[in-house]
Formats: sequence, structure tokens, C-alpha cells
Amino acid sequence: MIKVIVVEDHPIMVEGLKNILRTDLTIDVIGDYGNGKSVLQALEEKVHPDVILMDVNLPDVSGINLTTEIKKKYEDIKIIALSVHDEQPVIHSMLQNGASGYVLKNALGNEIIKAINTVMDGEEYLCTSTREALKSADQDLLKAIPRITRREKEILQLIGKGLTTIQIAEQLFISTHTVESHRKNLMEKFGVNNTTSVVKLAAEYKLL
Amino acid sequence: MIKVIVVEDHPIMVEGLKNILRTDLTIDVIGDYGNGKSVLQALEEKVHPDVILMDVNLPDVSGINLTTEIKKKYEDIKIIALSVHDEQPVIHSMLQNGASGYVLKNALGNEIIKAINTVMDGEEYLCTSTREALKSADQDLLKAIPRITRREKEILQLIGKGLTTIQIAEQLFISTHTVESHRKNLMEKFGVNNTTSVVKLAAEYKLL
DNA sequence: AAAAAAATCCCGGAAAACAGGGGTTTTCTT
DNA sequence: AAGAAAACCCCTGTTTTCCGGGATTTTTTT
Repeated sequence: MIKVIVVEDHPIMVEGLKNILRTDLTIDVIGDYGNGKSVLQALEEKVHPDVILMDVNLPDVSGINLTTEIKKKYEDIKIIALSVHDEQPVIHSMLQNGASGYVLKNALGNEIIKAINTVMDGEEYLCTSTREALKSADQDLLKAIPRITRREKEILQLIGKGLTTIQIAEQLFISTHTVESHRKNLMEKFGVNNTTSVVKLAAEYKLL
Repeated sequence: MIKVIVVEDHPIMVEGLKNILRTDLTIDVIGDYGNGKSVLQALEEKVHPDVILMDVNLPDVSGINLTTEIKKKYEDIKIIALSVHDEQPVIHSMLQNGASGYVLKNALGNEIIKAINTVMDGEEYLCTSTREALKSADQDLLKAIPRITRREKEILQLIGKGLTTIQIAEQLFISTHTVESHRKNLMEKFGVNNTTSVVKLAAEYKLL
């Protein structure tokens, strides 16, 4: 029996997943959790799954960070990402951080079962649309989501609120020059040359 | 029997919904559709539901527009919005355009059943978190999502790509003054005073 | 056919952001 | 305890956006 746990904050989705997985008699869903904290706790205490089906957008932590953390402590657990996002940087970041599979939520139910079996065989599984998305990105540089610092995130949020450099500087009790430095670094990290693009990408990657 | 159809592009979600609705014997799910076009066609041809459970983010049209269209032709059909978005402007726009209910996807299954029964009684139903979201918006001005024109959307997308006014003007073969006018109008419509905020809001409301 | 909305174009001055350099002090991580 | 990374600070000049007015011509919608 393959022991699976589901990490997903939409009960209806959980219901659907369980229902689909029930059709495969070699799969046993031994638990479900609505946020990152509760899974980590469960893993600590008692639960020992073979596979984790994990939504990428959880209420408390990003799936990317959660994957990294789980993989650090329990390297044998296979993680399959479940997501509505087909942006390459998101996919790429998940895989880079230890996910063995990536399935879009618009995939058919049996893709999930296929994914579970594939990763249990030690292989990587990407659903059809995900493969499409990566293919079109193709060639050279499929970038991961930039790692931004606490401060940068803070400034990014204030920019998103529509504050100007001067207002941000005042609010954070730092010089406008510092704010501009952070702005510069953000543009650099995101590989763009104005803040508007940074905000757009950050919104896309759910970093705001 | 209450005849219900489901409009939702995630098969797993559809599975979950059907499973939940099966527990109520007075509800009959007579069909499901993965996009706006197919529902409209089905309504035209044969299907006559009492209630439509509709995902707000469909691949082809926005739930807001689809609601408007359906309500114009079939005013008796009750529409319940299903969404991951708890932003007031989204909720407000849906209700304003004829939706009778709004349920967040992180709601429990029985909220959906409650919603169906409530709207069939001619009342409006909002799930707990939605009510919370509207309450915190409170007082005065819960704004709807601005209606933007074709051209404005086009310019918004180019701005989001990081193009400057000059570059946009060149690409669209219009004067920079025109681009600036559109920029101005966008800021006005969104009620903010810089383009970055416009892009952020547009991303939030899935207008990009 | 008339009215309303959208799209287009124009100006000038002020404000903000960007580009491209520099450097110091904390705070993590190894 | 060292080294690296983050956070902080500073400068000047250029570009772009914003704000405050305008106005005209197409499209839609009623």
C-alpha cells in the first residue's frame, strides 16, 4: 500500500482527491491537512507517508518553502505539487527544491494516480500541461523565483500599496537612498527594469 | 428536486462538489461544464437548471461577465459564485451583476448545500468568510471592479511587461500623449495614483 | 439619429523613478 | 571566528511618469 497524505486548504478539493484516489486500491490516503504547520507537526509526531500531495498555495507558507523543509528532514518522502499555476518559474522552483512531481489542478483525476505511481518508482512526473508550459519556455533560461529578503518583501508590499520612495523611507525610518537600493536590487533579482514589472511578477508568484 | 449545474474547470473540484451534493437527496446535479462557452450553449439548447454553481475564474470568460450574460437571458436561474478570491471588489461585482450567492473555496462542503437551499428560497447567501471580508471592508465605499476598455487592457498589459510610454506608443502606432491619457484614465478608474498600483490591482482581479 | 462612451491627440511643469557608480555595519551561516 | 549575505547609507544626472488642464474623431449603444 502506498501511504499518501494530502496538504490542501480547500475541503472540496480534498473531497475530490480522496474520491479519486479511492479508485486505486494500492493507494491509501492516511491523512489530510489544511496548512503547512499542521503537516510539519504531524510528520514530527506520528505520520509516515510515502507520498505527499501538496497544494502550492497554502494559507500559511509557500509550497516551495514547505517542500524544502520537508525534504531536508525526510528525504525519502516524495512530494507531488498540485497547483493552478503553470508559470515556469513556479514549476521550476518546486522541482529544484525537491518536488518529484507537478500536476496542474485542471488535470484529470487519473493524472494524479499516474503521478503517485511514477514518483514511487523513483521517477519524476509532470502532467501534460506542465510539460507543455516548460516546453514553450524551452531553451536557455527557465528562471526560478528569486529569493527575496525580509526587507525587500516589506518594501515590495509598500510599493504595491502605491507608496512612493519618500513615503516608504519615512514609514520605515530609513533614508530614501536605502529604499532606492532595495528597489534596484528587486529589479535586478527579477530581471526587469522597472518596479511595475517587479510588482506584476511578484503578484504572479504570490509573493505579495 | 433542485436541478443544479456546475461550471468549473478543475475536474477534481467537480468531483468533490458532486460528491458533496450527492449527500443531499433533494439536489440533482444535471451537468457540469469546464468553461463559459459550453454552458451558454447548453442553456441555449437543452439544459434548464434551477441553480448554477459557478467558478469565478474560468479559462475563457470572467465569472462576472458570464453571470451578467446568463442573468440577462435567464433571469430565473440562481447563480452561486465559487471562488478563491475574498477581495471585496470581486465579491461586490459578482453580486451586483446578479449572483445570489458567494462561497469561498475554502468553505466546508455543507456551506454549499446551505447556499443552494438559501438561494432557492429567494434569499442571498454569503459564506462565513465572505461575510467577514465584506464586514472588514465596512463603512462607505466597497468598490466594484472597474470596467476597463479593450484599449486600456491592451496598454495595461504592455505596462505590465515593463514597456515605457514611448515604447508602447511605438508598438501601437499611436502618440505618446494617447498612451498617457489611457494611463491617466486607468489610474482614475482604479482610484490610485500610480501605474504600479494599477497593475497590482489588475493582477489581483485577474484582469491581466 | 442622437447621445454616450471610447479612442485619439496636445501641452508644460513638477515629481518621482532609474541607472550607475560608491561604501559601512549588522546578521546569519559555516 | 571568518566569511558571506543582508541591510544600510550616499551621490549625480537622466529618463519617465504624474498632474493639471485641454480638444477632436470614431465607435457603440440606446
